[in-house]
Amino acid sequence: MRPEDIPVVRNLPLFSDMDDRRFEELVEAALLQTFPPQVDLIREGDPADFLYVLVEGAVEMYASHNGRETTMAVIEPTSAFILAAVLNDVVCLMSARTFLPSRLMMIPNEHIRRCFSEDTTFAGAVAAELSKSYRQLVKQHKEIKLRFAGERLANYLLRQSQARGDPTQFTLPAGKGTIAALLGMTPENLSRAFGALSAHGVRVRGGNIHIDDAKRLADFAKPTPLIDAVEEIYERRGVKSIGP
Amino acid sequence: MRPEDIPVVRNLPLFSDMDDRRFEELVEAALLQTFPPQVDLIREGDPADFLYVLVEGAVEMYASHNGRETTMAVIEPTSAFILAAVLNDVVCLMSARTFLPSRLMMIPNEHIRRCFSEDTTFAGAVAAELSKSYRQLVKQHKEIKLRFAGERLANYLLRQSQARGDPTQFTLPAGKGTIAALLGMTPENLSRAFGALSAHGVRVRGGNIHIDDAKRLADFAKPTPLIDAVEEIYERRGVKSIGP
DNA sequence: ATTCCATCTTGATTTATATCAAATATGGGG
DNA sequence: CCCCATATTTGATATAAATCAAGATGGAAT
Repeated sequence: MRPEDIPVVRNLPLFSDMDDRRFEELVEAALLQTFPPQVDLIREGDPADFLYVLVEGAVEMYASHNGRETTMAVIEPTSAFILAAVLNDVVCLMSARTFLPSRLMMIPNEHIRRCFSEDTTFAGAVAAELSKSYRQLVKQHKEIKLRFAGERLANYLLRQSQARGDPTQFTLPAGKGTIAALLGMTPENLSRAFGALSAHGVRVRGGNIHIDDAKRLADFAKPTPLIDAVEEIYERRGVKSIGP
Repeated sequence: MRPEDIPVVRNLPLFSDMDDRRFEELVEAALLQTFPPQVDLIREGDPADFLYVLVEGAVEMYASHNGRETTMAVIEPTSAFILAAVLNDVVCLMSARTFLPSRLMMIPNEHIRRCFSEDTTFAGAVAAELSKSYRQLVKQHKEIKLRFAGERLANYLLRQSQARGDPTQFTLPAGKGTIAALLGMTPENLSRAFGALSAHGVRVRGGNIHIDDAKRLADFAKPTPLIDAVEEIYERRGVKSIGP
């Protein structure tokens, strides 16, 4: 395991408040593995044997049913996934595969669950992480039910341009096929949607997106914080005392 | 506040392991209110001032954007809602309205958050509840992305027939317009989808559904536990000790 | 460079679903 | 019990999106 990876994982909100001893134990028990692209890490329906932490690379969460397949999320460093399944010790609802060469820390199920039941601080951090993920997913669900494909793309581009440094320029975090599935459309449709957005100042070359004028794009996209805001992790602070 | 309501709330997994003193305090601080149908309890974007527990009646969670509106969930007794928003002390992502005369316990934000930070047991129960809700929503999201409208309805009927006592007969928990929005379709389309399901042994009279043969319907619906299983709440037990 | 393969694009068409417009039920007050 | 308002159904049509079928593009390996 690369020693320089440890502090990065340590600094995740999930682990940052945990005491050193306990974190050491987790690291001790964990595997650090490197995978090439296109490796299946998890298959939906399998038991959640590990909590995964993506340290480097990129992972796609996806789901299949009846011959159809869709992307549920694109995960980038540094973040944990399948926490809910691990915690409840149940089967995964989503599959996961690398789509870049990736380095992952894999912490065995029992260790996570033991920490959760023994360590108050960790339990709190878990709740914070879960509520973040939950609200993230509420937004995704609202988006797919309330917006058309073209609007979803436009807002996705605005969110990405915010999340990455430069608001005028960025690179898609995955291939267009994956992005299409993430946004609930076919690749053909994504292509056409990009075409339509050129009328709103979006220029595409390969995976590179240029936005002439975010305001103009927003006029079309109509973003709202109730769908598009990034969920901040809840910092567990004291609550002001109640009553007189 | 009706004294007979208290034990019901007490028995929710969220509160059942909490110690008596603390629960008393929550009850003390809580409001118990009765509302007629069609009352807006929460508007998305508003701060989450209370954790709501539905004791009797029925509540619709919904979301609006750009003149469109959709149903996110139909809540029945006894269950809590907007936990994630309360915990993080942020705005609600969904609106809520009664659609039956309803009795609700409303526990002030600060009390919930104080319990969460002071009471390990409660923090654990919160995490369990959140992971349940999260996985529930993952399933909803998979369903809408991977199934057609008719399949969604068929599987919804199968789930309902399981959840309610009689597998051959049950009543819809809400009007068809609401069910349609919940399943991501228009009322017109729901009507036609019901029509199509008559070929698979589904008989409808008003809100009353009769399923001739669940197996036959399942042949069409192709249910899978990875979308259709009901999430059980995680019972927080000890984890077997690790290593030699 | 050139080939090969995968990805992406474009156009034609089909399918799923929404919308519009009536007609028909349904159910709760008067 | 009747009437009204609302919900649901049905039919006709429009729109969004998927599918099918070629092409074009762009890398990576040779």
